[in-house]
Amino acid sequence: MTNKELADLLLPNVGSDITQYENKYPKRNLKEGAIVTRFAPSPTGFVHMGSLFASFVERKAAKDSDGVFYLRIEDTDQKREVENGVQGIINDLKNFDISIDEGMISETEEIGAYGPYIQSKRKDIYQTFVKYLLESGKAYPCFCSAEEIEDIRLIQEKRKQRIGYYGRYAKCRKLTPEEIKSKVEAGESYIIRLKSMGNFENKVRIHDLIKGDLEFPENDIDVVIMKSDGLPTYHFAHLVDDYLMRTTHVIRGDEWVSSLPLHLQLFQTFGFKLPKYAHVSPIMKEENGSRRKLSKRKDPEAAVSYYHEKGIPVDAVKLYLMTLANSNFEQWYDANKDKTLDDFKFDFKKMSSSGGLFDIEKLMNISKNYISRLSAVKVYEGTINWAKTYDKEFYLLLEQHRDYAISVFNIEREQKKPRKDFGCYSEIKSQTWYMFDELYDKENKTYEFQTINDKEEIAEILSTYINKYYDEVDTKDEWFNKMKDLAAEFGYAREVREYKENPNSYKGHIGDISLVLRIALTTKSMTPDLYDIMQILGKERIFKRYNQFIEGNK
RNA sequence: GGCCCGUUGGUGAAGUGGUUCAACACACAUGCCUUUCACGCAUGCAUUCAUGGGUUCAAAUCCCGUACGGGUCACCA
Repeated sequence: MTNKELADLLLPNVGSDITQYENKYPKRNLKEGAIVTRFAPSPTGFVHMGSLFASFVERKAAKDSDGVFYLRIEDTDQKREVENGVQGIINDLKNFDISIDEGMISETEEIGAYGPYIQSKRKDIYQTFVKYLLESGKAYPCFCSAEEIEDIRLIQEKRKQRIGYYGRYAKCRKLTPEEIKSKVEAGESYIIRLKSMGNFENKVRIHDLIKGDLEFPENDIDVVIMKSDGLPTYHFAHLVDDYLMRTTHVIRGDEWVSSLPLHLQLFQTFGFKLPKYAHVSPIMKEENGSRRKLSKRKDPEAAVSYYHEKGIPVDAVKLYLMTLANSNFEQWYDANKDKTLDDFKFDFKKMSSSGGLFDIEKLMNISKNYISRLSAVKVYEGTINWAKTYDKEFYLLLEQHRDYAISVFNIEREQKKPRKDFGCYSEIKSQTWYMFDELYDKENKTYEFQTINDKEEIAEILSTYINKYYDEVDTKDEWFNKMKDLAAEFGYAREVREYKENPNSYKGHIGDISLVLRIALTTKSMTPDLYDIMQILGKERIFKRYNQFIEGNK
């Protein structure tokens, strides 16, 4: 029995002509140095922070070089199937503005000339490649049961030998064609293994764009390339897909580093050019003094939807990812404030070879700075966009009072040193609620009074202010001078300095008085500029709130 | 256990033999400014680069050992 006959017995319904596919998916016609990358997740329904990071890097590397970035779905494991799992991934990428040039664009649709981009639809292609290997005697069927494999492992452990299906432990490798034939005809289930020609004593060197030069023993394990359900394993799909889709740079998580010798061997077996590899370190999380991989089960911030819910601007997240990816980005961005992320050239060499800690504080800082540079209109748009899905009440309010809300968001903004108190869109309501009567009126108010605490004195200050001093047409200077007059009238220093020089001559200083006016108006001791707030609130509301306070404390 | 990788301050890190080599940023602390807070400004925060040894006139930077951390060893990706 020849190899050809054996291959026909095992895979009767497919051909073994791999050149048809090589011709169907020719080398891409791109400019010199263009990078073709891919994001290849399992259809689990959502993107993990680590994957988002990798896909961000992939997108960036492709874009910088006028290359191609595509989305391939790796669904060769049916046990992992999740309903609408593809759509979830597409949505997450879309939410973070990571666009694809080719690949899946919905649960069933795709774009691009190198598809199908979902592995379950590529079965024939994989099997053709498997059959080709079978015919050339470089692969063989294996009938070992899970128990037999387990037994081999036990023996190897006892003998303190390497674990795996290799050398003399690869018993199915020695099966004669006749034995194979009778097993197949008896209906025994089998898988296909690579007949490894590697020698563990030999070393192979592989260059990784991030990790540098790596040295491993050659692979000598007869790994499974096709499972009993006829679908390929990850390794084999990687070979076939990345070759046929003409991927130039395989950028993936560094859990794949250790299978590099296998992948090298696979490409060599077919005589295909090895793609360049870049293994991205996982994003870590600190917990109880030790670090571990960010886990989607334990860490809410691992799910990409978390940032969407919090209302951290997409661009801020990308800025953060870029600082994680290339440590020199931060300084570059600081020195080139007018430029954007797109102007920055990504460099593999600047990527950290060990896993960095995910620092949410840093992210929030970036977000805070980012929002502070936005125009009031942009802040309005971002906030209402966020509120639309996460805070209906606020959304309606913002929709109803568009111009008013913009003027609120514009306080101490659009100036040289803008205010930085909005960390993300979800925080904005809690920082501005008192500017909206609808929210203010229903709030169960607790006033944060400090040095001046006596309700009677406060009521007196308020009524004096509205009866004697307040005038809505005052300029800021006029307004402030009146505040000083008010302070003096109640025995408080007009200037903080005066008070500091003679603390015994005064009950306090101007700051104490303005604090009273601020708190009685907003309930909060920490607010933006009081004059601006009063201007926006207007006379009617100010009087109403002060009178309410006076009445309530009689 | 085998194989591979890594270890610079609270955090992200710059720096791969010698002109301040421990930059920069976040966080933290103090002070100044200021009608509050925030902003801004100023100052402080690793005498030392996991550790032991070696090479060298000279090492965070090169070599070896040790410790610790991570990854991987599936018909999962």
